[in-house]
Amino acid sequence: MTQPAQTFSAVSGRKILPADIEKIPGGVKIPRLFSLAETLDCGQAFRWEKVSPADTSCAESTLSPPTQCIAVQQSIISVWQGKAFGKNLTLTETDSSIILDCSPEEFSEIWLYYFDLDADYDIIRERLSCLHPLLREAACYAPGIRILRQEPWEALCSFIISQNNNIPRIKGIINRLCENFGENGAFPSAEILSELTPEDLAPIRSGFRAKYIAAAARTVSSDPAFIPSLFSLPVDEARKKLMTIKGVGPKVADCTLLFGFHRMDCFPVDTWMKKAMKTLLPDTDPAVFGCDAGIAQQYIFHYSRMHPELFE
DNA sequence: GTCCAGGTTTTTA
DNA sequence: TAAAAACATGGA
Repeated sequence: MTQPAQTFSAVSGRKILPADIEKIPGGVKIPRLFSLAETLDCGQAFRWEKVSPADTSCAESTLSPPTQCIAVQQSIISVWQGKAFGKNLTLTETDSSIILDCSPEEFSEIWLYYFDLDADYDIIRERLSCLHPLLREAACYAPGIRILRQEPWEALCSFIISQNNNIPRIKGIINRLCENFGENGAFPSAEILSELTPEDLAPIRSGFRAKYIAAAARTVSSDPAFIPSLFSLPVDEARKKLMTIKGVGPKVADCTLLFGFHRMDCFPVDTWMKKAMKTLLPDTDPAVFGCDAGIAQQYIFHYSRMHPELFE
């Protein structure tokens, strides 16, 4: 499988260092330690949007100050916008750097952890590459993926919505959920949603999943220890606890634990992963991935989605 | 009109 | 117990 020639330097997934964090007018600049497209559009999060036009050189006036600042010096690969933990963020990726329009304090307190920049993915990728040739292929195909540390309730609710659904529609439902019920477009809390009936949720057009959203909101909001316990319980017990919620099965539970609790030993198996394991990694027990299972899953999932012809 | 989508629950044999 | 069917919605 050959990749198109790339004009920019290869992304490094290494761990961030204090010296990497550079304050620039209107934001923070770091080396290109991940890929925005690979990380934000690989199916783990649903509220990030690519906003840059195809030809950024024609639209500099519409870009944010830190982006304008670097636009003249380097070619922009892509610009993305989104929010988490109640903060808006615009990210600009160039051939050598990523610029975030936030203060150094906000970067260190929120985004450094959200983007998992204190983990060394180069080492993880090397470990996984030794296990299976296909895993090496998949990991090298999208070396810029990182597993986000999303908010637990948002992850749970998002993956309840994801069941038997397609990604564009999942994004639409979540956007309508935030617009209709979130404060200033934030993801609505479990407390807010626990007051709603499935009928109240009709505007988001989530179909049969509305009753599951309401059930999950009631469970989470009625027990203040429910979410915190899932960070520390043994993973099997955490999975079981999530599955006590109606509408949460093994796949939604594993996605919630991986993307909302950073439980990296989880290996969510959906329709793509069933096909991929059968066709590309036969006779491979995901248990061999150990504490790298979560990122292994994401490499395989993304690689499979980008190569549907492998399953025809 | 039919099929399918990052599944789970309910029904049926 | 295991295999179907049902579940809402909307794009292909």
